Amino acid sequence: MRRMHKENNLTKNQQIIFDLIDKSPEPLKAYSILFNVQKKGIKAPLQVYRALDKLVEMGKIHKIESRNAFIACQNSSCQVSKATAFSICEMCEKITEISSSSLSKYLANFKDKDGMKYSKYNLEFFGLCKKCR
Amino acid sequence: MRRMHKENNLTKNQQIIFDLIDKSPEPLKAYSILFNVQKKGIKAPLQVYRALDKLVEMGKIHKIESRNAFIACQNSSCQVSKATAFSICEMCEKITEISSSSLSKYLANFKDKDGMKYSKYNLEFFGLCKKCR
DNA sequence: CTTATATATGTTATATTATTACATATTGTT
DNA sequence: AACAATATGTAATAATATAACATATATAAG
Ligand SMILES: [Zn+2]
Ligand SMILES: [Zn+2]
Ligand SMILES: [Zn+2]
Ligand SMILES: [Zn+2]
Repeated sequence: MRRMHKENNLTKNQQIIFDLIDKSPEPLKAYSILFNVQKKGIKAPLQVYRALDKLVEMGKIHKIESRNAFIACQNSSCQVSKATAFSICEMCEKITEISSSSLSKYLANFKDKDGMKYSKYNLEFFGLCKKCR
Repeated sequence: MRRMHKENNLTKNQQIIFDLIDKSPEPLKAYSILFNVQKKGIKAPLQVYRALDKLVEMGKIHKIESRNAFIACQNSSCQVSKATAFSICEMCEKITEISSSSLSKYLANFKDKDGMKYSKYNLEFFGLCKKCR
């Protein structure tokens, strides 16, 4: 009926939920997603959270931790790295994924006091976007 | 009876909750805080959340967004900047505030595509701590 | 000291976000 | 066909956070 993870395709629920997030101009919250996919037969929170978990795992979407909201990946490398950076406008809540190779290089090479490096991180910048300034 | 914000002292509830967080070896969650301060007369979630909000605002504590938990500031400059960085062990959940002037300088000077700078940010690094490696 | 204003507290109820537990179905593999 | 792994369905509940309203306390001004 449909193809599975070996080819990295999405399952039915994952596809429905990814499509919704991907076409949304703004990050979506889990229960707002639930409300929007009920006509497609997804009725329970857990169905949404399970799909979200997998999509995050695959790097197709990211969670904006400070907002409990989900956004489609706007880069190409996140599937591998789980290294994410966003700018968040505190006025209008516009959220953009930052793709800066110098930033990602700097952070991937950053060493803490113990000399430890971290390939996985999440950075959220806060300020005012172009429009709101 | 007690002194107020002009001298930046804490109110009764703020002090109780700050003391608890400050002496905790690990970040605390709101309802765990609530449970621990009920003997001191703080009975409702809202009392905890209000104190937490103020303490975060003052820079005395920080919220670990990916964990919904609160940790006392381990630096000295956070009261001003709201620019925070943490390392999180995914094995044992040990969380440490990073104080690296090169990191904070790099991030404070980082410009996005639109040339925008951000003095406020939150960075969470994930990996394994010394013990767990 | 009195009044006004702002800030903090107390209390109940409720909203929002996320997971546990268990049953069933589907997929990919042998 | 049989098996194991993954995905789905469903109900109940746990965990996190806020709204609304009443009261109290603290600082500032007159
Ligand atoms: Zn991405
Ligand atoms: Zn804006
Ligand atoms: Zn700090
Ligand atoms: Zn560890």
